[in-house]
Amino acid sequence: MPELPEVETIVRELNQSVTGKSIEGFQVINESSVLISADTKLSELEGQRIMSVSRRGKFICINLKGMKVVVHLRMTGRLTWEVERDRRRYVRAVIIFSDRTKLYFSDVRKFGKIWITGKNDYDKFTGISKLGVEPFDNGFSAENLADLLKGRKGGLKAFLLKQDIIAGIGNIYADEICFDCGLHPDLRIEKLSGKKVADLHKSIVKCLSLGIQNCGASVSDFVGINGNLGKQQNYLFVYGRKDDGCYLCKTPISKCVSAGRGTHYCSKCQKLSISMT
DNA sequence: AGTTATACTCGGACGC
DNA sequence: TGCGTCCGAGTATAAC
Repeated sequence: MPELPEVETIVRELNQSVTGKSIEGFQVINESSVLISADTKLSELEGQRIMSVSRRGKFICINLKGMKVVVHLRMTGRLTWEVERDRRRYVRAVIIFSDRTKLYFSDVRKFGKIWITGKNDYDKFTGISKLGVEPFDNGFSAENLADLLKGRKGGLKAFLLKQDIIAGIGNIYADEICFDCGLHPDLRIEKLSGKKVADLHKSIVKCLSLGIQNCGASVSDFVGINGNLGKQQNYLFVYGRKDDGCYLCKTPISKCVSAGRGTHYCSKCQKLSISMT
């Protein structure tokens, strides 16, 4: 499941290989996978040169002059230069470049989306305007996190997954962040002390940074644009490790449902209550 | 207003 | 072999 580190990996790869190319055509294979805003047309993509590729939360933004192509991979989406034979039937759209190379958008579940937008209304049309703070923005400090938590209630994992508060965290990294700061996913956020908020902030930045350093976690469908696997799946402490021993205390990792999602945690290392120390 | 629950997208995996 | 049911990430919407 592509989350911030996986999307960042793809964006970096795209920036290296796709910037400067010109679009010759855009092929829609599955109608529901491609959304075109009212202020533009598919044909306006023709001849457009790619200025840069950027990321906002889990969105990939291919920046053109006066237009943007925005991609969200959701669960099973991929953006790749080539598609293996048994995946070809899941190709939903193709960007064709003037140098004859093609970038394929494939997606088994059809949850992923590509938005073709004018520059002015792209953030509303895609939903990017509703996103919260970027974890790697200078503005995202422990104090900032404390402000975001202020007045809110609910479970910690549910909070971490809210894209309109902090953008980019998904199921894998939410579990890893909770483990890293020793907090239970169902811990009520209104009980977090100042020190624990600082710990949580540190864990968010640390876990996402590690994911980026290791080029993402290839746990289900994620691959880079050349089909390369990430490495972060080899360094996960709890996600996908149900019944395996905790690396810190050897207790079997538990699995429950938190915030409606399959959730992994160590019942010994992650506390549901906070001691006053 | 903010939180929680449910529905929705879709096709693969699983069980009978 | 076939069919029905469940599952999942993220989001939208409804309900509380």
